Amino acid sequence: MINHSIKVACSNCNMRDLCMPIGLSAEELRRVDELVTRRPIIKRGTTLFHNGEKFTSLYAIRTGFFKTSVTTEDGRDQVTGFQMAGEIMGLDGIVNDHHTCDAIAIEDAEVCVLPFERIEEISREVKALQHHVHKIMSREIVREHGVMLLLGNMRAEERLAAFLLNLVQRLHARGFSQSDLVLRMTREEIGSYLGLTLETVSRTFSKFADDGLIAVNQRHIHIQDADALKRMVNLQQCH
Amino acid sequence: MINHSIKVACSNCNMRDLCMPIGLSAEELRRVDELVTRRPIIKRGTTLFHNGEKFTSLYAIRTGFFKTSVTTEDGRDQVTGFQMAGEIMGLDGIVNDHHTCDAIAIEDAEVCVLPFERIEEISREVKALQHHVHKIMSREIVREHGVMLLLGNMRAEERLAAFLLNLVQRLHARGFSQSDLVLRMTREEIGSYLGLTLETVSRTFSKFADDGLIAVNQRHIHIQDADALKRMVNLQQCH
DNA sequence: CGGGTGCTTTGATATGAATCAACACAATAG
DNA sequence: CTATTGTGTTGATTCATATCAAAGCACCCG
Repeated sequence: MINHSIKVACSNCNMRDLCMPIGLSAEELRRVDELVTRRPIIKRGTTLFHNGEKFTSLYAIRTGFFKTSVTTEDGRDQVTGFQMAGEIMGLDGIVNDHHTCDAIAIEDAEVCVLPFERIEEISREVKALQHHVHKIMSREIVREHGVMLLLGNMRAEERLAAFLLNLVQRLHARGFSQSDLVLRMTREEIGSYLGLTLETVSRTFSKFADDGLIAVNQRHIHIQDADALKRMVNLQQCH
Repeated sequence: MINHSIKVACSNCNMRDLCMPIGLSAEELRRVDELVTRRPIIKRGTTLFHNGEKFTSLYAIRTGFFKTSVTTEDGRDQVTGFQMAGEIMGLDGIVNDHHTCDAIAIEDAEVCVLPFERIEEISREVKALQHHVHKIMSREIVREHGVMLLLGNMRAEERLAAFLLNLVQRLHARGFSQSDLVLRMTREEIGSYLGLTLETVSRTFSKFADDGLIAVNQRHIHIQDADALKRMVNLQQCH
């Protein structure tokens, strides 16, 4: 039987700088440590929370990979983001006390559960944590602005280039290569995120490969010409 | 000379229920009243804040109408939202201490300036305000999820139907008609928001009018068949 | 080892919306 | 009152991407 309630300390966590504020005093750190109540393992394909579910906690990813998606009544769904270690999920649930999207592990994952009432409680006392929470929410709003720009204004090639650059940049911030990445998601999931069909995603990968921008081997991507990808995102005309 | 620093009390404001938490004690209300420092008039076409500008405050709209937009290096821009009385702008600025979008009045407007440091300070003491701030940010995240779904999955007719329904719903919550509305934005601005060209917006309005769903007279829209618009958003297949 | 099963690639065709173009209409200024 | 400017409509054509279709490849299970 697996213990789903292992007590762990943020103070020892190597992801701390990503999900927690920096420069806390010993006392403040102790308080923040109290926050995390458990750290369950989420198997690939499993739902962490889903639309309609009661909201109680935010989740910080320790290891693994998630996608979040929203769904219409008629069953169409839109991937709203891919989340990796150090990122926070569940912010959508605050406003109505219920989640409005699904979070599904696309790779075995380990998450820290952060009961939101406790976050609010400690935020009232630890100024740095309060501001950190505000920054995390603001960052999500700004990220989504970027996605809106992508979906509203960019063509398929630009979208995929922006997607790849964003992924490597985030992976690089976590100590991975700037030029090699392994996609944890299917072409269909990428397409859903980018507002494209899986066929268009596949064709665009092939085109990038033909043009020598990247090398594609299944889900392994090697970026050969990052500058060309960047130019594509910044300069290419559309409208 | 206009006085840009009129001291006004939220406690007397008829928009209070929209932008402030409800059920505060007299003492808490007094503290929240301290928040608003001034209430400048913003003329139509004027920028309230713009990309790159130092972030200091959130803004609550008292009267008037705004659009917010983000811009790429190469000058393409995407309207990220239309804001009306009681709604809060500026949340994008928290994460990097600088705004990342522009807020432009599309109708003469009056806003309440809420210095963010003061918000954080009072939030630490007034639990209801703290939670309210979290809810406002969460609401914005959820709203943007909806826009992503719209941009990623819906066809032109569905997008415009969703847009109209969203607008009347918000206007109705402010005491306006459920069936009549005056668009404060151009077809081009609507198009930018919905990821369409102004021609497509115009054609789609015409089609809705031909089909008897709405009556269009310049910027005046009369909704004749709200149910049909709702069905369009919920049921129509696309992918 | 063989036969799924899920994922991906590639091709042919269809289509919705963009683009290009012209004109209409309303508001404003001279 | 007329010219101008910004805004909106409508038509003809083009184009990017969706859709439909088929086949290839990797991985898993019996």
